Amino acid sequence: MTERAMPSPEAIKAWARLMRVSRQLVESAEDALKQGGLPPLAWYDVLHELAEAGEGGLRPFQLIERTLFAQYNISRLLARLEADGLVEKLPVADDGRGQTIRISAKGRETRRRMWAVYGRSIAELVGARLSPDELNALSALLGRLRHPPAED
Amino acid sequence: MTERAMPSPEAIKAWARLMRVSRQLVESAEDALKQGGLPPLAWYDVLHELAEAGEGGLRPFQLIERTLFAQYNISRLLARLEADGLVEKLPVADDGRGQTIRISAKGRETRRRMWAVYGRSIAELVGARLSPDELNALSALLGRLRHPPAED
DNA sequence: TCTATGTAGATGCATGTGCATTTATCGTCA
DNA sequence: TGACGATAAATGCACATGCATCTACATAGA
Repeated sequence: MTERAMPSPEAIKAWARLMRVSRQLVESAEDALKQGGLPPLAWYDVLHELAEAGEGGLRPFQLIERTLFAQYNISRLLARLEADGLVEKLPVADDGRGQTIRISAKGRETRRRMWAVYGRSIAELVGARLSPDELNALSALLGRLRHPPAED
Repeated sequence: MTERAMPSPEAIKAWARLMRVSRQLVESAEDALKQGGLPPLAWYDVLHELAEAGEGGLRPFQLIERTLFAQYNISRLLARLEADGLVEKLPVADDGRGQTIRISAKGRETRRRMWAVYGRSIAELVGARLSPDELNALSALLGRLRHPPAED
């Protein structure tokens, strides 16, 4: 019985590219935001989720589920967002432990301005380099690496 | 003249998947290393480059070129690696400012033990989920996103 | 009802990161 | 040679992150 735990050369190469490219792309996008005097990507992720959630807002633990942030990370990120007036923390009626986070008008505005820059980065870094078919192929392959794997 | 700066839905989806999957995979690999009582991935990257460089070692600025770490990051990472006895800092003859970093026997051993865990993560997370052809397709697509784009 | 266990979220402390600046040396050109 | 800008690497300081723990409330079970 031979040991088959080690990855194939193809797997190693795909992994290495994935690591390198993703770091490069994040860095580019972060740079663009910084350049525009805007908050970091992490803020966008949270504001985006909250904007999608609408007036009902989201509980912090729901943000943890939707994003990949750790609990303490969300806790502090929300504190900063609140300090900047981008979100509001509301007590929740039927659970005295919890709170509901709702995006504010200023938060929506900040998100909009971030998207102007972030979206352009995505368009340049990804949209301009691969055709729509290739982008779909990439999404499909990445979806299979997700945990749990994506359906489509 | 319409504004065409914003990304297509295909680009957005590919970007989102790339961000999410890469963070998930990094986290899984980091967890596995931590689980095994081993240093974080960043240490592996540096030890790997140094091991490939052989006895000649590498200058810190060469590590910066090969990896995606910032200068101050490399400086401190090397300080930690040296403190742990995994690398040696040697003065370089023809440049009094610089130093050459060489991996030690202990460093090679640590790298080997890290690879046993890291390699298994790659095999499980990537190698087991896509066929060799799919892995090659993924590598090719990611290569086109690299800056500068990969040849192969 | 009282107690134990579980879950939501915050926080103290150690460590890591980002930014700007510093120190030391190099190379060039007057 | 001496002055000056460029490059190699380190570091002070502010801020962010990870880990463990803590507080507060909720739920279930005796």
